[in-house]
Amino acid sequence: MSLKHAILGFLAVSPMSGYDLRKRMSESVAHFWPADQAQIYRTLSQLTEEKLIEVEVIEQDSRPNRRLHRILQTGETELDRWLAEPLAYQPDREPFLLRLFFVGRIGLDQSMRLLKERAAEAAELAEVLGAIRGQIEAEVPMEHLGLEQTLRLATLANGIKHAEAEIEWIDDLRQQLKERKWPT
Amino acid sequence: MSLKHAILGFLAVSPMSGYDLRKRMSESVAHFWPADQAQIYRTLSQLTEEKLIEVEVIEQDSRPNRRLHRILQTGETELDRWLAEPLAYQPDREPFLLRLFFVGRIGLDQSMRLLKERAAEAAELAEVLGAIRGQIEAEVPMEHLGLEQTLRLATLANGIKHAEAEIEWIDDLRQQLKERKWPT
DNA sequence: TTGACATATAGGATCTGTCCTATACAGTCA
DNA sequence: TGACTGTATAGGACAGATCCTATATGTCAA
Repeated sequence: MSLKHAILGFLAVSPMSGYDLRKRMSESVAHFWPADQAQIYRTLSQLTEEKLIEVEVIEQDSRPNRRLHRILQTGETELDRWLAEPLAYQPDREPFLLRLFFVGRIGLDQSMRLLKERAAEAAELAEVLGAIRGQIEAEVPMEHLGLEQTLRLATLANGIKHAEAEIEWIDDLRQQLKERKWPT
Repeated sequence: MSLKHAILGFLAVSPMSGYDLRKRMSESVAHFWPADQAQIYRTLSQLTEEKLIEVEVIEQDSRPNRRLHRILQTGETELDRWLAEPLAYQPDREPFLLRLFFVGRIGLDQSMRLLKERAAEAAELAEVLGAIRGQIEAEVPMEHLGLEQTLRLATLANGIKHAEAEIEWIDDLRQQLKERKWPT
């Protein structure tokens, strides 16, 4: 479970409510770590039970009370332990590749369509991530970024790089498919 | 649940036992769709209940009976429906990026180490996949491949492409980190 | 004024998948 | 002889995540 550590990581930057956390995550790590709202709250409860974080209840009249979560020393220790721990490589599930593996059975046209759609999605993703990166770079000049900011920005670059790789791979493949004629 | 469809896809090629299936999958789609043995058997039972596949029990003396699973018309229909269905893009979880996002807090050296290890893993993956591709290409000349074989080979190429992209991205990032001096 | 959106939390059901274990025997290698 | 690998299946416990729902109210725009 890495959501646990993601949360510790965010709370190490500043104390937050579950709501804040959700927003922050969807703005920064959502493209490689989508987080379910219910899961965030559940994990916060769990972390509190494990005494890795603590909660300060801030009374509010008009809304449910704000529960401000703050990381404890034990939590920081656990976070740092996790960061230094060896990371086992595990392949992730790619529904698209699974489909590509079998899509030949419904014909060349459908296969081409699948590839085209995928390329369009990758292009859109690259654009969205590129826009975010552009915005950040415009706001803060690269030379002023600290190590942490640089690495965070790098996760964006990673997404862009892979999106571009996907597009190139699709272009090659489509070219290859076009150049040949198969018996339908 | 795509394991269901992966299984239908394999059974559409030829009838198999759970054991065969497991072997086939680990030889072909494991790098983008790892499958747990227990899960395969459970899914086979489920597919049988749903009348998408049928089972023929082949008696064996020395071993548990072989349960040969065969796809039914309904199963092929479902498979083709799934293949043609629009594929929603969903980001997959990347534990490595999550770690990179936070690793700055334990220092430059540890961050570099994480990147180095990742690059080594990507290089190894590229090599393994490349070897498999090389072997296939040596056995069957490209010109003789049908559409389905070409697409299957393309899933390998996809893995290689992304591994290479990962390596390039890491090289860039490490260069960037080296050129700057941060206050530790 | 009606509906959408933001703030804020949380329970229930369910789904997928992982890990561990158990069973059973044949062949092979040291 | 004993340990390991291959063939073959399957149950139990559990983790992690998703989906849906419920609650409550303020603000802002159409």
